[in-house]
Amino acid sequence: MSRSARSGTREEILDAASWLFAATGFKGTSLQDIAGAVGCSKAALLYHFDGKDAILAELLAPAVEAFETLDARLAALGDEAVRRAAVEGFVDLVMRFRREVTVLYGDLPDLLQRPAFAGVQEMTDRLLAALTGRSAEPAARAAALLVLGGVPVACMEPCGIGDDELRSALVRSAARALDPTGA
Amino acid sequence: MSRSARSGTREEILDAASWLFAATGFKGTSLQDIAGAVGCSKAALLYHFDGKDAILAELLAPAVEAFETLDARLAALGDEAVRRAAVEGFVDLVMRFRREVTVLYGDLPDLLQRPAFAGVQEMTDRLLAALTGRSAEPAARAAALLVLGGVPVACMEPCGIGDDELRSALVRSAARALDPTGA
DNA sequence: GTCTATACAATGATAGAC
DNA sequence: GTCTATCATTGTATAGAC
Repeated sequence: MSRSARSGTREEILDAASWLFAATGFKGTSLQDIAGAVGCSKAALLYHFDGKDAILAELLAPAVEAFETLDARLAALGDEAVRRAAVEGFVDLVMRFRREVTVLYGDLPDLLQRPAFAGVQEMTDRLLAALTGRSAEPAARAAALLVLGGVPVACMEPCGIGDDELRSALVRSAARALDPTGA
Repeated sequence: MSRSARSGTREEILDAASWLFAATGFKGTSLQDIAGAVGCSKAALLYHFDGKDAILAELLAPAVEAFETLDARLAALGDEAVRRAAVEGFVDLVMRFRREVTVLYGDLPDLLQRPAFAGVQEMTDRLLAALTGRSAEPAARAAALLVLGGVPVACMEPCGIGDDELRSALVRSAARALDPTGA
């Protein structure tokens, strides 16, 4: 049945897409999935938006805008104050836009659930426990997650630094992040 | 591996797929892209492999195996030694299998290059500089990358901890990781 | 055993009817 | 303005040539 044309369809699309992107990833969500959740046709989506990318862009616009605000704020600070402000501002930004960040990182859990990775999730959980020294404290777990997510990113980026130097820098920095007796 | 060493097509496929997956992501690489790089047909790929997932599985198998080795080694350690071993073992693992890790995280750079994120890359570079206190030291940059990659991961994982507690734990841990005067 | 040829359902996207 | 009809491309599957 052709459903009556409504003007609230745009918001419905954004809402459904936000949920689906976070749950199954951007590439893992088809226009038909979104259309099915909204209750309209695939082509109807493409009337309201210029494509799948446009839906993503509109969903992430507030997060990008907040990032721009932080960027401008940091630019006005001196070298000694900028680091503390950057740490707190970045943490705040990510926590405030958790849903959007989940969309950005959403394709990784998708990959990890493939048969090729049977057991990897469990090993990762044990690695997390090891990184905390098998502590059950939430703060220790948070630090371990920071290391777990940060080391691969640091290794992927080409940073004009030798492998040995990068390795020792990461080991030292990660050890400090995990140190419960630290500052 | 291959009993009839008449053709090295299998290895050529793995080599091309490894390069393409790292460059454009898993979902962003089509079988036709791989076939084109190898110089064979799409169907020829599917003779050698049971599908796109099977190519990925074989590419990542050595990394998964090394992870299993680390997992077993950590299981034999006591609580006080396990953390240091986990840190070093994890860093070593990720650095040794950089290419494979890049494949796993490969869909994120793909997303970041969309028009929706014009300027985000530059802001991220400035955020990195801020996290180092605008220092040019490679070790400081490595620590900043660790924080940049780790905070989102820590925020995405449900860890049964209040938002305020998680925030302060992350701010403290990230500050320690970035502290150049630390241990 | 290795591969070409062909067909298939589902995807993102477009043109044009109403 | 909204949606039907259609398109090229994707991953996958089968048949059969050498």
